[in-house]
Amino acid sequence: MQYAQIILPLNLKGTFTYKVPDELFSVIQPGMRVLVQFRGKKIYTGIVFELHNQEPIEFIPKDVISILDEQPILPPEQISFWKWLSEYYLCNLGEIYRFAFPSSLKLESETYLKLKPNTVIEFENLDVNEMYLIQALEVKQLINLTDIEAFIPKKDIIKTINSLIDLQYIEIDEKISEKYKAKEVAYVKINDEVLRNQNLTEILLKLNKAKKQKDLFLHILEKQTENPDLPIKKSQLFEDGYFVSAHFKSLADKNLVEEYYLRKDRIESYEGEIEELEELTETQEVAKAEINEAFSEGKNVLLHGVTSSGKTHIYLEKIEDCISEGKNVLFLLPEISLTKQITQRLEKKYGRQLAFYHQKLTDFEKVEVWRRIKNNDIRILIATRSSLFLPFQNLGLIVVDEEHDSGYRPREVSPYFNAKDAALVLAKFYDAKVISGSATPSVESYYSARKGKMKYVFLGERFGSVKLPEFELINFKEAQDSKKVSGNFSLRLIDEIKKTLEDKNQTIILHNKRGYASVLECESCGYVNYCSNCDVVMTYHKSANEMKCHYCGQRASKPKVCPKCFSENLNERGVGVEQIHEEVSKIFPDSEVDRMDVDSMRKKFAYEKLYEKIEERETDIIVGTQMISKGLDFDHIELVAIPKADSMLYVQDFRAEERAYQLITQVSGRAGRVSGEGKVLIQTYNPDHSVFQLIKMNNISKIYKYFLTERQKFNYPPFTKLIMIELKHRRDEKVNRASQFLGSVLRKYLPEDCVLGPERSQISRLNNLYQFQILLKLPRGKKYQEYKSLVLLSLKEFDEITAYQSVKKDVFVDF
DNA sequence: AGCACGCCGACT
DNA sequence: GTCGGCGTGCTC
Repeated sequence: MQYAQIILPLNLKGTFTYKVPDELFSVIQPGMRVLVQFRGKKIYTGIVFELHNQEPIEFIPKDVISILDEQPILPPEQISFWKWLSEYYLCNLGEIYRFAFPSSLKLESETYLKLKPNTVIEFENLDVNEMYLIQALEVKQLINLTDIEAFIPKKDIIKTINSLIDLQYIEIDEKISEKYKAKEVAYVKINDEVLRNQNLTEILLKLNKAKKQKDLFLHILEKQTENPDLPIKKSQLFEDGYFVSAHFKSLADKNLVEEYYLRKDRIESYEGEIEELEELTETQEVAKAEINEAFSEGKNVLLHGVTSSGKTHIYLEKIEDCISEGKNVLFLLPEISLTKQITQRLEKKYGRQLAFYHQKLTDFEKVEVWRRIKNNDIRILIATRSSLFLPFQNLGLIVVDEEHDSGYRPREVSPYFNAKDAALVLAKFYDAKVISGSATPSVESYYSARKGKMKYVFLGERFGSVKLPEFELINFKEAQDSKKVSGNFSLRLIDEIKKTLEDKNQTIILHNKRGYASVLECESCGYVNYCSNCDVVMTYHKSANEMKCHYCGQRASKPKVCPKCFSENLNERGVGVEQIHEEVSKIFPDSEVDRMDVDSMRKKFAYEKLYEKIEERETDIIVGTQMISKGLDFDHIELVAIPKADSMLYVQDFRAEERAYQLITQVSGRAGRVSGEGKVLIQTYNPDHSVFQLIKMNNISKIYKYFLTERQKFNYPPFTKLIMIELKHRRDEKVNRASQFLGSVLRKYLPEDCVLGPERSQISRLNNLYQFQILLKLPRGKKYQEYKSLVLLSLKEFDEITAYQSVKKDVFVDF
């Protein structure tokens, strides 16, 4: 094989042909990384996609400089998967490569390196090249590969860098975004000072007046001396209810104890003992048997289990089955913060054979996981969507937890693929099985399971036969007419919250809108505050006292007077979660009311602190956005209230009702998890709306039947396939013309009723880019392939118009 | 993607 | 007369 098709880490179509020099002939294999030159002197790490003997005629290929791997870094299953992904989602292989690989595995000319802070370097163990590079970095803090070419031979560069990265002397400079929040857990210890200097008897004497504080102090002291290396979890202190956090706080105020935080999601071994799994309940046993049956028939499974039905328990059983057969497991989550119970159990059992993978790891940590997966050192990987590209060996099972979650398909990061669907395909290449699980499966998955493409396994009962919460609809219009309201709350709702407070239980209030008011409007001239980058009004955030654009993140100070007519009367329109929080605090002045949304959780440890507060039952009422539907599994939440439920339904999106159903169901799952006495109050102007009525009846098959009928009526998925094409450009005129042109080309090839638009996107300008979109509704089945190739043809025709090349084009398959 | 090339207006 | 904006073309 004389020629290689190479994938480059650039967003370019297809692969590039390079000549394999004689000396590399016998070594080169698909899936290996190679060093190549591209465009003049630039060096890139590419991946061998295919080898062949066909000499290119239109250009003279360059040589492969060198091979970086002894064994292919990508197994053949992954190469097939990449190929499928790029064809199905109409994205470039280079895009996938960039997304899939950690930076230090794809070094290129523009990669910048720096010394790792606080490292002691042992020079005597370094070779000449390594020494040069370290010295260069001591002089100049940041160096890129092009700079390095000046003093290290091209062929040795990557080797030198890799060896220094391995030694942890240097690292890749990646301006890691500030968003990163490590999941940390609070631990406690006796103040170091106290242990060193002070007289214990004296301290205890002083504490004699506060018995509980003294007990707590002794408790911590005892634990700490018993096993100095085992950190003491703060939450553990309050488990049996004898101590409360106020006791701890008093001790901390006296400087006797202190709390500290440790990162939770680090790859670390666990030394505790392994608990045996509890027996499955009868219902769970049945579900497990059904899964086994499905697997033996070669079918994948959709596990539809109501909230608290113990899906996790079943996953665990199947994970252990898979591992005991000698195969490995990938456990997918929509976001890594949701590790919760599953991790604890698995960490105990598998220790170092368990690892985590997600985009918030440092580059070094990512490479570490890559290496261990490659060496088949990991039995189970808990990870987000980017893990699908890891070089798995012997993969036997993929679990997709919370399969309905939109986190599997973020719209902002390319390549645009749906991880839950891609997981099914990846599993096929590995001959592995998939369990997708959710309490509220997506309509598409439900349909596909009901059609027999997957096995549908239903768990309709909560663990331990605990009853599901009871739903009640409150007619807000009626309440208003009879003057039984206070602000956004009906007296009925206030009454129920009061009752819950009296029983010393907790309430969750869902209001899925950030900020205080969605608009500030001038009373006299109607002026509203638009974002300067986007065609969107800015939201008023009272707690931060500023205006925010929720789309581009821009902030502005709150206007005191109308900038246009100088009127001082600015009306707040549209209720946000901050306002609901304020209202609730006023109605219940003696209760602890906390807010949970992205804005209030931005501060370091904010989430951890609130979590513990709720766990210790210091918080009485939690007001929050959709964030509260995830991960809040507490025993004493008995009431879930949704004061303005209508706002969820009136969103311009054919999935709005499905989303509302999922959100309401997920949040209500927090209520009465132990008592079985949970209550959900939905306040609405439209109590007769089908979605609310169906939720109240809690008849799952009817709900899905309703969704499916609606989808069929309006030709939406799963009855059709959607492709959305979005065009963006700084100049409105240009993108308008471009999208008209693309629309006409598409209509040339496709039937009229398949092409909708072009029309302005819902947000016509975002980040200073004007946006237009075209929606394609294509038939399913065999015809789809045919139609899709026509779409591809149209896109190609569009790409040939040079004038439109500067128009950014995003294609979302299965929109 | 990202970089060089080339064509126009705003400055010393 | 030059600096730098961005539209265009091209990469094995």
